[in-house]
Amino acid sequence: MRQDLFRGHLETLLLAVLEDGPRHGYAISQELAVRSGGVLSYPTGSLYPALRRLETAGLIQGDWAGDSGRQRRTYELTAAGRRTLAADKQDWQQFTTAVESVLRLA
Amino acid sequence: MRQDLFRGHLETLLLAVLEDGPRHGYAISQELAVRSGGVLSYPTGSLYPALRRLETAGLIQGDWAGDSGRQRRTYELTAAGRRTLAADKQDWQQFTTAVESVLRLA
DNA sequence: GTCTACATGTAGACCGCCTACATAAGGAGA
DNA sequence: TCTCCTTATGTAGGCGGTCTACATGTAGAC
Repeated sequence: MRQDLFRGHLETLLLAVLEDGPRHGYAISQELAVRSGGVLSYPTGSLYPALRRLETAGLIQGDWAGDSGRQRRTYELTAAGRRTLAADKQDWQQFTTAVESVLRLA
Repeated sequence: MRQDLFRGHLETLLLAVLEDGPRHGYAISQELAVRSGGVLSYPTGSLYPALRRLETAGLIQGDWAGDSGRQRRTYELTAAGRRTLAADKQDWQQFTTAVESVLRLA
């Protein structure tokens, strides 16, 4: 399906995956695909910049986990991130309600 | 709420409003606001270019309704527009299902 | 005669995401 | 050990839909 429907929702989705606990980028990407039944898949060129934006915004905190030589940056939600996620979920409800009443699906 | 959530959905919303019958741009805009309970409102700089894109794509057909001196371009769905709208509705269901399973709302 | 609502449109810029590319380590199999 | 796939992260440049700001004109109310 059209991938561009997800525009504007990536950061919310990332926060939601991290709600279950710390994860690194690649794992987040895989979990997005699994949880969505294979519908959601973001290219790395979208994923990693988005994680950096969230970190810069103080919504997640990243840490280089140095397990052997392999580089892995593990992220976890901050308090601000949890608040933003909660607000995003409310926005989502409003959003779908509005669209579905226009589409006559509600 | 964040207006940018609606990115990528404008054209579908426009088709949905026209499903009820022909309308001109300004009326479409108002009906979007009413049907969505005031949540949805697009500036004219978004609305009119979008209508032209839909017309160029053959999904709607426009006609200058010359009622007195006032200029009004009335649009109606084409057969292709109806097909696209139906497909968009299906996409919407998939989209919300995917997002809600990630957000743990489903 | 002025103000608000009606009605449509263009120009330019913004910005989130995509495409394409770049890098490198770990593990499996030949 | 050589190769290949998976794991893992990232940058550069561009696209495109939307927004902001501006521009234009009519109809009706007060």
